[in-house]
Amino acid sequence: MTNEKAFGEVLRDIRQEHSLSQEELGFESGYHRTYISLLERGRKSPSLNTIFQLAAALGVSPSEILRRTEARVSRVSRRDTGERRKTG
Amino acid sequence: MTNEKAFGEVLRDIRQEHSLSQEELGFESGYHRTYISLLERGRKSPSLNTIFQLAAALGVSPSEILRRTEARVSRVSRRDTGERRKTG
DNA sequence: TATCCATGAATACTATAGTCTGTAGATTTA
DNA sequence: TAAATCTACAGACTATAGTATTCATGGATA
Repeated sequence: MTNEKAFGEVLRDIRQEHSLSQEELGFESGYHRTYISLLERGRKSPSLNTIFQLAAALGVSPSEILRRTEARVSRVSRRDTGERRKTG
Repeated sequence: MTNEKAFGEVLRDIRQEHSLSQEELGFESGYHRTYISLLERGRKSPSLNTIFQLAAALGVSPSEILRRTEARVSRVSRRDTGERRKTG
């Protein structure tokens, strides 16, 4: 479980808790809907500013998002979670 | 007070609490010493991975760093804190 | 069918994160 | 003086964050 993957899952969870589509969250936070998709799939590592923007749009604190992210990372760490890259 | 500036101040505080130079923190975290300097001065917005790496090197949780960052942002927000650049 | 909505995903692009090198000032130590 | 350490800062560079477009798929609805 990479940090990005955990973050993405947390982001998706919170977004769905708020019944928002990726496009709606994108609009609220000021980011492109395809980028929200990339984040949720753990393909990008958001910057500090992006974390703050997303948190504000979702009505949660940035530290709370990271707290949930950390919890998810450690919960499944030291186990094969399919984390490795496609080949190399 | 921008997010980056608050983050930078927190980063510097924690680094100094641990009696580390920028170069030492750079070595421990795997980032360039000049980049640590840029972060502490609020000139760059670190990515999620960078926040995790720095936190690990400093022995604190990423969420704790953000918690302190949020506190600093809100404590001085809505006031002129001399945030502007030296001249322009 | 057909249309709408939500999402994944590929591609190509622009903006910025992060590297590397070097210069300079302040501080400490000899 | 000199040499070492720490940091700010500039410039040029490479890697990646984030944008924009497009197509494909699947679920819901008429």
